[in-house]
Amino acid sequence: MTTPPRPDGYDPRAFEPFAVTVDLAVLTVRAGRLHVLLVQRGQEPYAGAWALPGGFVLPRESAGTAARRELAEETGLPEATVAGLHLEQLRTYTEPDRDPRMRVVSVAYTALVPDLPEPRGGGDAAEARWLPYDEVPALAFDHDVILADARTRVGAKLEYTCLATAFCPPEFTLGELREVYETVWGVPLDRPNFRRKVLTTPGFVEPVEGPPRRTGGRGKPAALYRAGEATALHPPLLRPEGRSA
Amino acid sequence: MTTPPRPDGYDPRAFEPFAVTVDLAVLTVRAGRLHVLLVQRGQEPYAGAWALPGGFVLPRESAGTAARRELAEETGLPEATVAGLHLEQLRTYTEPDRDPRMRVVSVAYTALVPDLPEPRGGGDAAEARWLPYDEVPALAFDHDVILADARTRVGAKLEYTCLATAFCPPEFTLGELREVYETVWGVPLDRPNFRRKVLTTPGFVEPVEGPPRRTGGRGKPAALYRAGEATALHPPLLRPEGRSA
DNA sequence: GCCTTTTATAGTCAAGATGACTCTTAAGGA
DNA sequence: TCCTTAAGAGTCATCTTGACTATAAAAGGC
Repeated sequence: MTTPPRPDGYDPRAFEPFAVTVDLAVLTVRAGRLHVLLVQRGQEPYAGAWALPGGFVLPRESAGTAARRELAEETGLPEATVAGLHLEQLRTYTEPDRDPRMRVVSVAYTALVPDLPEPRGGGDAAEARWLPYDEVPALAFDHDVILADARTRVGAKLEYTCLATAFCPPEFTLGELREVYETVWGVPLDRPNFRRKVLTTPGFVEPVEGPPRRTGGRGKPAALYRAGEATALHPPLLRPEGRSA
Repeated sequence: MTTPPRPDGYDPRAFEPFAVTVDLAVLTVRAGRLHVLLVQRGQEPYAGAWALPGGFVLPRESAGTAARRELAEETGLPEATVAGLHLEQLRTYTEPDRDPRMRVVSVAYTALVPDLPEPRGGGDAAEARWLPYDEVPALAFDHDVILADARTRVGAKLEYTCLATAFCPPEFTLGELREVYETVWGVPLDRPNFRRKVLTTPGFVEPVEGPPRRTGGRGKPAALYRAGEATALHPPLLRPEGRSA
């Protein structure tokens, strides 16, 4: 790192200050559709518009800490639950005019969560709600771009990581896991082939002991699995035809 | 995005300001070894220590623009060359105490470049130099972490993207391309298998017209190739045994 | 020139992984 | 009881890999 234009007698206030925020693209699969957690802004700019949850990074916290704090505030989830969630830095958005008030750079995070209860619009948000991904209206700031980037990233990561289990509850069936892939990728997968791939990948999932089985309504009851130790998928589970970018 | 603690009568100066910098992990393959572009700091903090090139983001530029500007300044490359380089946002580092002077968040970028001429230590750097990756001393700030993250990311991206060509000059032989993989991954690859994989992946490389062949010293002259249109590798070119993380 | 070394390029072959299917089992609902 | 739905077992051909062998074309030493 080099030094600022006039580094001698360094004075932080000599520079036009930047504000740093975090924005969260919190995704889940609910009823076979990809959903996003959105909040309705209570004040200007973009008052009344929907936006990704997020907020300012406090002076003594890291962006990751801020992200978890904001997520807990906006969803009303207990800290313990939020602490265990899969949170991943997506990208940082730095266009000079992305916020009309001042120079704000935003560190965006992606969170993959199981189907959670409806959020209570806490914090500064007028309202918080899960919206189906393809019914999301135009969002405040550059949040459309962030959300699109998050979706692309998640789709790609499903191919070569075990991340899909993050969308599932602690115990899940292979059918539920397959639904995650089908929903995020938007393509149907062959059931037996999917099953074979998941079960032969060491550490992807591990069976839950005992005879417990879950009947998901109709059909033969399915065995339950837990997420395994592995994080990467080798070889990967590639999407059918779509050559991903 | 929610609003700051006391958003009414918003005043940017009311918050302890953050500074925003960019840091660049510029990697190249030279003589079969991975090299990194480092600069020696001219002043405190960490005066005399080696660090990644980078610098402050100016008030009216994006981080990406700042990264290219700093890269041009520190390496002395013409703007046109820098404009064509593969620059990719790596991650943003936000630990509160990563800079002893003040709160600085840094957006890190990774650049993959062909074997470039020795840099002239321009800008604020006392000296700029290519250092072999495994001879890099302890770096200033958290740059060791950034550099390690960059290496991990690049290693992984070689598997499922066509990024390796970014390490090569405009025209290159398959031997040179293979050397990139072997150097970054640190494992030898089977020559015929590598060749088959690269040539059967549509759009990875395209042959250079005519009879031009390059003799790289000894051995049979090799045909020349150019980078193709493709960006992704489907299916990927996985590292031999190392199950990547 | 001749021989050795080095690297490119052409094949071969078996094992592994994948895609497309079929068939059976075990529930729920009409 | 019969039909529908989804789980789970298994088959088979094709595609991709990893491991190897063989040949071609240069440079260097003698």
